[in-house]
Amino acid sequence: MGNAALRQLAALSEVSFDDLDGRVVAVDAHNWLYRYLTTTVKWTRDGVYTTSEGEEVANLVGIVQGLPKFFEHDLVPVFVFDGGVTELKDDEVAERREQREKAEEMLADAQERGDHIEAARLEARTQRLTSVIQETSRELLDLLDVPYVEAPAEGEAQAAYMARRGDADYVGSEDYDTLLFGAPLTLRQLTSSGNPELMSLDETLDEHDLTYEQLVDVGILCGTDFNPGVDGIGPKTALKLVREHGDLFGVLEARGEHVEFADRIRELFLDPPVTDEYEFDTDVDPDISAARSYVIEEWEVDADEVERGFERIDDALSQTGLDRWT
DNA sequence: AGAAAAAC
DNA sequence: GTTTTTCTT
Repeated sequence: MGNAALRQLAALSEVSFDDLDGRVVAVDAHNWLYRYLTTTVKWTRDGVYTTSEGEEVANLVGIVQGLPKFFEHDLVPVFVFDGGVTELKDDEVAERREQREKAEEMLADAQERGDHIEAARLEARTQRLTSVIQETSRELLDLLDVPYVEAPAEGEAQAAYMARRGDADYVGSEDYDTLLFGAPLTLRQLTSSGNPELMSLDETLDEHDLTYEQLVDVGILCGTDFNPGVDGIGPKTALKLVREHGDLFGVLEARGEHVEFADRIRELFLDPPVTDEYEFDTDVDPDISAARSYVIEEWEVDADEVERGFERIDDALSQTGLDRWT
């Protein structure tokens, strides 16, 4: 994907979980789930998360293992689910389908050869968010009283919108294009073991002396999820050109280049489909035993795989309960 | 996704 | 020095 270039421009700093106490983070659900899905599928045998009817619900394992981190640090997540796919993203969807097909071929090859390690690796890549995964994820979040919001289109755009309105303190995503969606503060690496990384829009703009609109133009020149970017233009050159010519169209004119649907891509970042038809309660009160039986009994997930996660959530809860009285 | 190497 | 490709996990 193209937006690795943004990483070189983004203003990043490390932050401690202690500083996030009581904060609200609008998490890009697809991004977050996908991370746990791939690791779960990669490291555990499939019997653990496959029902007797062959339904794969590795997402439930991922959620139970991933949520304790939020509870333990008193960081309230609001998961934001994607709505319909944007028309422009069709190219990317097609590309992913191609990649998936290729991966499936290689998987079949590996299985034929009896190469189980390679097969397991490839299987992670072919994983996708099925409708069962979409539904069971929401149901488990309901039981755990963890809030979530449905985005009309891009989850990232909706999350950024909520952060701009002040309904969330941060956006949670690994993707750098939350900057282009105007997220003031983004938390990265919420899934990994170390400290989170904070990405600041204002600092990024200050650092390079750009307006927000100009940053979007720089992004489009380097390439985004919605366009391939201009050949031979990376972050440094894009920055220089936009400063020189003011905006994307100035650059394109001066260079005699074209970016297909440039104005629509711009709109997608500057004014994406979002909704303010949402509400959520940050006072989270999970029904752990109901969640446990949902995962273990209803969806036949191995107890060993999730017991630890439920315990951690339980512990974190009684811990904060004590805090309130001391 | 990130690092390193190659190409420009 | 910057961008693109390739390798590795």
